[in-house]
Amino acid sequence: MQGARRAQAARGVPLTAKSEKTKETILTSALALFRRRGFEKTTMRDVARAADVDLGAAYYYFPSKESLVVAYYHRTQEEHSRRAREAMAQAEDLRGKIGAVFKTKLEVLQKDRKVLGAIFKSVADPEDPMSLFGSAAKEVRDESIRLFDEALDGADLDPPTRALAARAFWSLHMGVLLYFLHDRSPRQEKTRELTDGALDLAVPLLAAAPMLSGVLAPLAGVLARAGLLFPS
Amino acid sequence: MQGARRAQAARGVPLTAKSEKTKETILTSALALFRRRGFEKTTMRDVARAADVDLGAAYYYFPSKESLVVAYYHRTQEEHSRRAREAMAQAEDLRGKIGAVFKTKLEVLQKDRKVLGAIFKSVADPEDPMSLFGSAAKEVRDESIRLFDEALDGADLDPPTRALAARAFWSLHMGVLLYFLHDRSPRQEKTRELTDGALDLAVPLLAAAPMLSGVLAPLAGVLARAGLLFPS
DNA sequence: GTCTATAACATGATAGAC
DNA sequence: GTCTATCATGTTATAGAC
Repeated sequence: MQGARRAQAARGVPLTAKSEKTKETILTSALALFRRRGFEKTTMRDVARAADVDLGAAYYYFPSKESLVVAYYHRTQEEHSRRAREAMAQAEDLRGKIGAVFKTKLEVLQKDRKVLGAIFKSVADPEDPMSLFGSAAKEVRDESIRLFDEALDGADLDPPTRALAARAFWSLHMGVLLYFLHDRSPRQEKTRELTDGALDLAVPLLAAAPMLSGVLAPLAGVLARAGLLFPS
Repeated sequence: MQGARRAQAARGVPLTAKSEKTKETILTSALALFRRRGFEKTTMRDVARAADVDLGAAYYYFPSKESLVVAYYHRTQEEHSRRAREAMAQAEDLRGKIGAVFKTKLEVLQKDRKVLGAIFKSVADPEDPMSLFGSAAKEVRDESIRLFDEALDGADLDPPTRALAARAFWSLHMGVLLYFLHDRSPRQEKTRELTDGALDLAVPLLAAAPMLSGVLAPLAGVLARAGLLFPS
């Protein structure tokens, strides 16, 4: 397990139709097992067996167990983007648009709370390129932030404040997901209530942003220069 | 590694001076290695070797690698409590007191950023009793929240709002630690700037809390009933 | 009760033969 | 590309010394 030194998210393996199919089979099998039994309790041998390939083949396509999660992460983001934009188009006001991004995210992840845990684990390791905050996930993260930025279209914010607000909502959404992961209420209704409460509180604050620019500007500066937790 | 099923944080082993000493040696050696090489790259065999005991002895005192981190977590909280209260006593106003809790926390953890990562990993697993949000850490977490509650002594808040505010600051402090963990600036100065900015923004909001009680009350209700992310 | 010694197991990961 | 060893490590188990 000195595995902190694996290569990248996924190798450049596609090209032939056959390998593409094998890869897909492995990923699909893995996700099914992760959903059913969780990430930890699913072994790479289980995955290989379910996909009817050898252990070595699984590692050929996915250089680490975590890279399967990264693949899932990409796939999920695509679905969220699609559904969030659909929902935003239906929304009437700012609150509705931002709420739509949150709501669709929870819908997309509803079945995958056990996989979510694996994603959050990576948060802890700054060395890990697969971290949510790391390079391998940058594309996905940027796209995720972009959704919040689009939701802010209706708000009357100057560019830096808007960028800051989008990142703030993204951070809030991370917190909500963490809560979601731990939420044992029936259909994670508590998370929905929490989200509504938090947005009722946060969205009106946007109107006050212009008056707060004295404090916001330096904060935005730090965050921009840091480029880590809140990357551009 | 079906290790999600280990027992508790630490066995009831103390009693004799000798065993106490051995246990202490193991913990100290482990922490030194974690600090130097990080949690992942330190093996239990390394720890045992450094402490000059057998692998079996290490497992005799610490039923899992993670339990070493839990022990560290307890120890660190004690130090933080002491230093935070000292610093709060010196502080003049509300902002100063809350800032003191944040500042001393970063000081205490300055050398231990690599160990921090291991703590955050546990956040992901709701099953894990060692999770930051789990039962094993409840005492430490409650004490940590209590510090923020004490810092709010000067604020004029009704009890439920104050409880909510203390938890909100605790959550913010978790976010700051996550940033801290990733912060590669010289002495993690960025984290300090971020903290100052965030507090300049958040503390004045406390004055507005009474006017916001309409939104805050239901939010507090959800959080109170959830008892998970924001436990009582 | 406090360890040492030793072996073994499950699993993530890798190297090298084919 | 694929499969077969093989490794490293967390963890468990056993036997027994003091």
